[in-house]
Formats: sequence, structure tokens, C-alpha cells
Amino acid sequence: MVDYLNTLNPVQRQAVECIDGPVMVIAGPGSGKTRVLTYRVAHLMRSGIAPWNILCLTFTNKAAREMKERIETVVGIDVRKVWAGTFHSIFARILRIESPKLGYPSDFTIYDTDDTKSVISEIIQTMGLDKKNYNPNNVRSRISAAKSNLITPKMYAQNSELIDYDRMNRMPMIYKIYERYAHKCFRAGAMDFDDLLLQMYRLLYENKDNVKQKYQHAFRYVLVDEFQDTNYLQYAIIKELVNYPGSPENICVVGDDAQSIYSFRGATIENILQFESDFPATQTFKLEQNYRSTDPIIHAANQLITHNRNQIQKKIWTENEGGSKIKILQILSDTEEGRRVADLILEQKNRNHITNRDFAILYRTNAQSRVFEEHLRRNNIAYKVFGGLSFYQRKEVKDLLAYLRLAVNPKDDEALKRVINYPRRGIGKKSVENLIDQATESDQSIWDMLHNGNIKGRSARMIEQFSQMIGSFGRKASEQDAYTTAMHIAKHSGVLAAMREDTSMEGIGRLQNLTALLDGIKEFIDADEAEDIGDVQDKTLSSYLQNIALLTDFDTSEESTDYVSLMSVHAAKGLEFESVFVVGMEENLFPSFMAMSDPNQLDEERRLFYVAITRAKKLLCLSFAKTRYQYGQVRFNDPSRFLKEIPEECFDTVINLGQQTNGLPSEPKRLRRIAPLPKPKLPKLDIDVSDFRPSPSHTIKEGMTVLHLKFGKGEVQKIEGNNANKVATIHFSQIDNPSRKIMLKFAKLQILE
DNA sequence: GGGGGCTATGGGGGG
DNA sequence: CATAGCCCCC
Repeated sequence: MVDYLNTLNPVQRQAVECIDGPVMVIAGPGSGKTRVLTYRVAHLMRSGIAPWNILCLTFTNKAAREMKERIETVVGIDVRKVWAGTFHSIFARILRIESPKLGYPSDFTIYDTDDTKSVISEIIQTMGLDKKNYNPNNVRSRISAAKSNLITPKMYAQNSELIDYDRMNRMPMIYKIYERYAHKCFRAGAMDFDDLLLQMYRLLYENKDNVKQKYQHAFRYVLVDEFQDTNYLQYAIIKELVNYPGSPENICVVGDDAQSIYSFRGATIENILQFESDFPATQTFKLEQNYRSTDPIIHAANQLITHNRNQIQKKIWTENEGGSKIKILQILSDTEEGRRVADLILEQKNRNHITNRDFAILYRTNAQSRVFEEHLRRNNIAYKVFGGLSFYQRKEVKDLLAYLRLAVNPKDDEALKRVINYPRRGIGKKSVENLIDQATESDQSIWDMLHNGNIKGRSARMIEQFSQMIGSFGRKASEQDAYTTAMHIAKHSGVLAAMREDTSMEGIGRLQNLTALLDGIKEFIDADEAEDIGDVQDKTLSSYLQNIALLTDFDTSEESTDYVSLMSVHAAKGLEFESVFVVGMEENLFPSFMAMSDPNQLDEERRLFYVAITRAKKLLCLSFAKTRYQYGQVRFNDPSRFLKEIPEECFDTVINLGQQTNGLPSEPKRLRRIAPLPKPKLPKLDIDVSDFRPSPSHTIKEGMTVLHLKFGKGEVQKIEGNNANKVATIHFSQIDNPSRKIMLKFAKLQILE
């Protein structure tokens, strides 16, 4: 066993050893917060606390995983039974056991943001509301905010402040949409991300079968990382678990008000301020010594944050004297920024002998990643982009996942809508609309309509077949493991076959993604790791789906890890790198134009920048471009005000950053829009229109040579489909992508031979 | 049924 | 600029 206590400084050590009663640790960046949390858990276990009595809520699953690994090497005790993970993943696990107490199936589906938006759009439509006023995204965030603040639909409807606000924004019916949305999700056996928290709260609050006491008893020691980024609802759950008469109140929260950057999703700094009054016995520890960065970086960070209005007083300091000054780069354009940063990375690699994995490029918006990708690729530097469209959001992946979801929970309307006619099986738009309408009207799921609905016309047989198929998938899912089931579904749904048919470059890529998905499922069932908080390892499809619904980019394993990391500043929270580039340091970008008129939001942007620069251990480079393409226009933005808030002596060169802005937003100057060049049309084919005599469609047969007015001569290779819906595959040798599928009933073709 | 081209619209951060 | 939604056309 490692003598871990002696590796800590006095304050850290106190925070680790003080295991009974409420503890709050205010920890500056790089002050060994993770060490404290990790060693605290290790210390608990060495003091004889059973691992299953420890609940540790971290910000990412990766952080939880790394903590467990570290603990295992430190104390050599089996840590697998510690409840460690994100709020969402831990609560999803508990709800999987307890959700029947709330009327949900234990195989409930987790709706992602796209599903949520789709449900909301449908409600807006069926309510006959104007889509111009009701933007699904706005509505979604209103509903999400309500849930995060424990406001039920009923409370929402009675809250005049909320109703007035919505009325002012010309969306007076949001309360009604909220009510319908909640009902619809419930009826579909689905929870969205907020529900994972909200239903957990309900579970404890309603306390059916004394389930609250069960978990209060189980979680005798509770630890919460990044406490400054928890919202009202999350804190309410923690209090349900810990704050009750006779509680030992063994709760430890760790956070830093200066790094609070998630208020947009309901996080509230109030929680930190509230904590000491909710738990009067709280002992507070402040970790202020920074072990991560060198002096110029720390100095800059301290100075920067003094520009914020409210903060808990603390000053971070370091013994890492000296160190390189901060590099500041003034660049002409955003493209140039990509080139310069890639070049600097090469240079630093050679001069300072650091490897790809030591570098990070951090930006305010994910859309900025592209130029850096381009130039890194050009310089042959391996990189990985975090955030953006994840693997699980790709169309082909979502298609197969929809089938898997449907097998587990056929009431999942969103999944059903996605695949009822994919691959094509002759259940057209009209039939689907009809089913949806009936479902809405009778307040049942679409799945129920497949059996009880009033289905007329040709699609009836196809619908019957589809429903049979999903039923058989469901039986498979309840009998076999996730991989066997998924493989079976991929084959028998026709998804795999549809993919194989598409031999274009993109099509091959999509097939590879599907294969990767299936491989991932195999990995899941082969994995020996005991993510099993229940007693048996759960290898079912249902378990797999719950697992991946909460994965992020950081949770995917890969062979090679030596890459430059590209990510948003938000995503970089909690990480550190030898060399960090913070790019796009311009007004209207960082700080974001969305925040410019609100002092509170400006403060949050500043905290975000604080987080960005404190990721760097040794080298920090800040860059800004004079011109940048934004929303189709060249824009001239001033250097970010944040650059001016860092003392000049921190920088390696002095750059004239212009007038200090007095807090007023500077209107971005813009250039006239440049008209796009017309795209080249199909080459003109020399066909005399007056000679063109299209032949009747039924006379066209495989093997014929035909003439088409735009595509020219072509060879009929294949004819598929029945009667009126025959589709011909014709090879037109005179055009760019010669193989075309044409529906014969529309096409005008003249038979040549 | 579905792809291509056009227009309107948004425009941030994420579990 | 990117994307969504629409219409047109085959």
C-alpha cells in the first residue's frame, strides 16, 4: 500500500482525513482537487467503509473511471462496488431498478436531445401552433429549465411569472406543451436527460416502499465533484439523500466558484452559498496552491478574475517560479490562424520535445475546429476533435439503434417513426401520418395503433409484417444477449442489406460505422469490467442501450492516444495539457455575442476564459484574428476584452490591443455579401428535342439502350419493383455519376435499341 | 419514392 | 456559412 497521506499538503490532508460530517472544499484550478477526492475515497475504504456505502458523483464517467483505477493502486482494495459516475449515469442505474415504483417500465428508453425536439415539434404541430413563434429549441430549453428547478407542469401553469414571460415571447402555450410533452414521454416509457434527475427526485420524495430510506442507508458517504456546476434539482436530490433527521451528514462537496461555467443549463452558484446554511456543521477547506502551471499563467489568471464582480475570496499561488511568458498572436484571418497554430505545434514538438498528446487547441464554439483540422492534417499531426457530432448521432447508427430501442420498448414512438419505413417496405408517409394521428387522438402509442388502429388500404399487410417483425425482435431481446440480438436485428430488419447495396464512398463509410457499432456491442458483452452495481452483470440489450445513451466522446476507447486534442473550452474542464492554444480571442466570439449585453453572462464568459488558460501547465498561447468568416460574411472583430484584462508583463510581446472597451458591445462591422459563383450545370448534350419521342414506360425492359433528354444515352441494367412503381437502374455513360435510379412512371425515355 | 436545387433561417456551451 | 425544409423533377 502506498503511504498516500504523506504525499498531500497540510490542507489537502485535512480535507482527506476529515471523513465525518459535512465538508466543503473550495479548490482553485490545479490545486489537487482530484487527488483529494480520490484519496478521500481511498481513505474511507481503508477506514473500513464498505465500497457500496460510498457514492461519488463526478462530472464525467471518465473521471470516475480514472479515480477508481487510482484508488485501486493506492489502497489495493476492490473498488468495483463503489458507486462512482455522473449524476445521470448513477441515477439511470438506480431508476433501472426502481422505475416501476414510478409507473415506468424498468426497460425505459432514454430520449436524447433529438428525440426530445422531435416530440416537441410534433406537439406544436398537433396543437396547431405557429412554428414561427414556437421554436422547438426554445421550447425545449424552457421545459428543461422548468424540470431543473422542480417545476411541474401544474406549477408552471399556475406561475404567473413564467406565464407572463412566455406571453411576452409570444409563446403563451408553453405550459400546455410542457404538460403534453411530459405525458407523451411517460406514455412512451421514455425519460429525457432531465427526467433522469427529476424522476430520481420523485422516487425519493414519494418514497414508495421506503425506497428513500434504502438509499439514504446505502449512501452513507456522499462526495460531489464540480459542485459549482450542479443545478437546483441535483442539489435537491443530494439533500434528500443526506439531509434528514439523524443523518450522519457525511457529505463532501468540492468545487470552485471561479470555474462555474454551466449556468446556461441551470447550474447555480447559489448551491455553494447555500451549502453552509443547509449544513451548519460544515468544515470548509480552501486549496489555493497550484501545482499545475507556471507563474505567468497563474498571475494572468488571478488578474483576470478580479474583473468579475462576485466571487469567494481566494488567490491561487504557485512555487513554479519562472516559466515561459504567455504567447500572444495577432493574425490576419481565421485561415491563417489554423496555419500558424499548426506550425507552432510542429515547432514546439521539435524544440521542447513534447508529444501530440501534450497539446490542446481550445475554442469557444465547436464550429471553429475546421481550420485547425485542415492544417494539422497538412502537417501530418494526429488529432482528435471532441464534441460536435458524436458517433451515436450519425444517421446510420441511429437507424439501427432505433430498431434496438424498439425491440426493448415498442412504445418508443420516436424510434418507431424512424424505422417504420426504413428500409423501404411500402408504408408511406400518408399511412404513417394516419397512425400518428390516431395515436394522438386515442392517447396511445403508435405501436398500439399497429394492432388496434383503423388501418385501411394497401399498407395494412406491410404494417402487419412490420409489427410481427418487431415483436419477434422483442422476444429475441428478452432471451439473448445484446450482441446476438443486435446481430439478428441488423440482418433481419434489412438495415444491413440496405447498407451493402450502397457502394458509394459514403455508403462504405456508413457500413463501416454500422460494423463499428456492432463491434462495440460485442465489446460491451465481452467486457469483464464490473460496471455491475446490481449483483449480476447485465448483458442485455436493454442494459446496453442505457449504457450508451449517456456516453460522451471521452468514454470511447481507442488504440492510439497520441493526438492533439481539439475541443471547446467547456469540454476542457478538469483537464490539463503541457501546451494550450486558446484561439479566436475576439469580441463577439469570446466573449460570445450572445453574452455581450448581460453583465452576468459576461462574467460567466470570463470564468470560462479563466478555465481555458488554467488548463496549461507550461506553454500558453492566445490568438486572435482580425478578420473571420462568420455566418457567411467577413467580419472584423476587435481583440477580446479579456486580453486587455491580463497584465502586459505576462505576455512575451507587447501588442497594441486598442482602446479599452467600456463594457458596451461593439457592433461587428461587416462587408457586403459576395455573390456565390453559379455552379456548373450538366454538360449540354446534343439532342434534338423535336426528334425526341418518349416510349411508354411498360415497354422499357432490361438490356435496352434508351435516350434521356438531360442524361443522354443510357443502358437499362436492372428493373425492380411492381406494376406502377417500377424503378430502373440505368447507366448513362455521358454524365458524371452515371448510375441512376429512375422511376419509370415519371421518366421520359425513348427506346433506341 | 427520393434526390437535387433553391430559399429561409439560425447563429453557444452539454448530459 | 451550414442546415432544414420545400418544391420540382425524374
